Amino acid sequence: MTSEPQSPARDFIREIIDADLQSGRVRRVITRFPPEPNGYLHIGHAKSICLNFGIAEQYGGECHLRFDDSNPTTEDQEYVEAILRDVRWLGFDVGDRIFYASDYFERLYELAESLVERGHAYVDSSSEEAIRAHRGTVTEAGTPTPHRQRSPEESLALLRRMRAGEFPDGAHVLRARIDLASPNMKMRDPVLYRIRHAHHYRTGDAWCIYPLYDFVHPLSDALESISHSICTLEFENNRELYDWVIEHCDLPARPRQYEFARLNLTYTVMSKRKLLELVAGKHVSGWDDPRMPTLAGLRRRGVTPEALRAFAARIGVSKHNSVVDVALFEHTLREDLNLRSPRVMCVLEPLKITLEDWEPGHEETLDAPYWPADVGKPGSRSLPIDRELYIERSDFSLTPPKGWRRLAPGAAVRLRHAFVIRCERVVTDADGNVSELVCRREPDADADGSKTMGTIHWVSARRGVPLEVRLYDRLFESEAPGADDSDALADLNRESLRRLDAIAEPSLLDAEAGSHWQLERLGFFFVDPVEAEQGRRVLGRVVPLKDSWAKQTEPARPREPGRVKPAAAGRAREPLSEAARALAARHDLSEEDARVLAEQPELQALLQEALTVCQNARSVASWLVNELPARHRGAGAASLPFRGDELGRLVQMLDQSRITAAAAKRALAAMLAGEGTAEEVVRARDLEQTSDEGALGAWVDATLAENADVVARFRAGNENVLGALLGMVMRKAAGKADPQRVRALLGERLRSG
RNA sequence: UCCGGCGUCGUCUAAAGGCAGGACAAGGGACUUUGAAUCCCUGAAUCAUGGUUCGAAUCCAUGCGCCGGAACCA
Repeated sequence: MTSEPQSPARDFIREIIDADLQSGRVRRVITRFPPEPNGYLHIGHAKSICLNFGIAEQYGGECHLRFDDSNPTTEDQEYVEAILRDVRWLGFDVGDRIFYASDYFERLYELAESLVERGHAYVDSSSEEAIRAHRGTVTEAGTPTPHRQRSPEESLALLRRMRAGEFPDGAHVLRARIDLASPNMKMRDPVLYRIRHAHHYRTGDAWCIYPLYDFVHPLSDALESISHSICTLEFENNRELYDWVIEHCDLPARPRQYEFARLNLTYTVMSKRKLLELVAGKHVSGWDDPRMPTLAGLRRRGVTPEALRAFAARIGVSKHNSVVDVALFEHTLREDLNLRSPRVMCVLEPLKITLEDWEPGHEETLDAPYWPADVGKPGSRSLPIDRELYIERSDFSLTPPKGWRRLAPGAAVRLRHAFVIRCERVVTDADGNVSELVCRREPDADADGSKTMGTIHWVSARRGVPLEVRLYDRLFESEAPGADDSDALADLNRESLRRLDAIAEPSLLDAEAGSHWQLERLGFFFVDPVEAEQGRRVLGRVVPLKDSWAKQTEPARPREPGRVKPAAAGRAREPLSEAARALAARHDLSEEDARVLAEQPELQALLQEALTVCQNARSVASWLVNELPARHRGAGAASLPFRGDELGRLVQMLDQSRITAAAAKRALAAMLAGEGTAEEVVRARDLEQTSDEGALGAWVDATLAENADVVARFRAGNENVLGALLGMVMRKAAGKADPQRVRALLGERLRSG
């Protein structure tokens, strides 16, 4: 209904999935959302849920909700239920696709035994500290503990006794035998199982050894035939281990892990630990405090699942570490709430006014529409009005600033849904504070016909009803609370909650728990469902209205300085190495190319081979360095489907102007795809440069004719589009045209026509 | 310091060698019985330096910056 994405989102993960589907690597897309049941879900999880369930929906696959519950000491059924509630509330049907890693414990254990049997894992009886010490540091390799030598038989026996409960916590662990010298610390014989004599909320006391994440996760994925295991960036280092585990176990499927950037929002915290601090320290009323970024909090705040999903779609998915401006979230919220919130009036901080020309005791009833014209929904309520009213204290000023459109001594203002009044007298109390205004009704327009611009909200003093209103603000004062290792709590916004005894129009008496309202000029509000359970009617503000007046008046929520752009750092380059200098001298190479070739013997070998057929070493080197890697991504020279001499032949053709550089690139791509020798590829694809001036002209004319709009832009002064037109001609010519001649021709036609 | 990842308007995100686009935020205007909504307009970016190319945000090199990694947590 509201702002769902129009077309399915495109992001790098979906591109990978498209490619996998097309190549046939994957037939059915299965994703998973794997929360650990040890805390509450927050808006960052919502991003992940929308991604995983959204992909499943979009590709006609499925998404498993899997509880990653392999740590008995922190997990609890309470969290399982809260998570389930949150996911369903977000609008995703988990159906019967609810899984528990703990259901796989037996199978996992079998796989662990088989790893031990094949020598890929061993039982280490060192202390935790010793293992840590032997792991080395990021710059120094680890060293084996004495137990790394243990035979499979011995380890297996120990592992079985571990399972049987013969040892106390910490006596032994099961470790993978991988590589203690790996530059990736995760690969330095990671621990797979530890002993924990602890009660698990699901498996009870059936186990006293529990597997660790890096073992559980890939295997759970494989057991469930997950096709794409999507996690956040901090697991990038775990992927190598993920792949190792899958390769070394006998599994029915081969899932792959991809990482995306988790959501960060300005003025809030997202980590479980910090959230827990807020709750435990009683800085908020609980996990569902409306100021919390938890789904429970947002739900109670009055944020709708639709708005959350629209937000997730809007922020996109990438690998950039990013912080989304909370203003974007608020915008999405307003967009959603605008269409579902009837408008009513409520005065937060009342100032009494008396209409001196209104007969005392007389009351009238106005019929006021719930919706503004542009929303255009039907429905209205009656609004009582009489001699004494309340208006917002902030809608009156004794000394109005320039541009003030509200009440002031002698000024006129329109009462929403009623009439225009003018302030005749100001009554002050003993302390000199304004205590009341005396006003008179006025005709709709001034004598000169100009309409009264300002409109304020009001409530009948006699018929208004008292109501508790809560105004929420961001929990933290700074954009990045707790940045640079400071304590986030120090940034806490002491005024993030204001409770007000407001006076509302009587129709609000019927407001149901969990209903949305717009209090005109104040914001979107939600009848707090948790308070309602206790029999209290509390209206909490979901988000204020945009207020361009306030922005003018107090343009100051101090904006923190943006990221500092790294300084231009032109440090002197390393001098050419001896080898590179020799190489450059021998073949007359550019310094740049020599530098690269000097460090890559396999490229040098290719160069030597190429030189047997092509004398232009400079050209060959340039192709070796600049073009080959771009088209032969990731793979080394060894996996090339052709030898250096073939590259030499290609460069030779280019050198002799038989083909253009564009054609040579196409040819190279074809050769890399194994389509044949340089000669074969050029012939098969008809890549020889055309010398036919007429053909060139025809391509140019056709392109110009087909792209009148682009031509118009060029003539309007956008010379950049010449490149675009050139590109189109080149494509039409399939690379056979000389770009410089095309450019000249293009310029000629464009300027003469 | 080693390994991995990432550098595009203030923010988020597009552009698969060819017109650097969109949204939020900002500024201005129109309209207005919400200083809302809506509509229009403006300003605003490819980390730096070299190289390859007719043409580079995109390919190559070097440098710089930011994030993550040495739990028997996930």
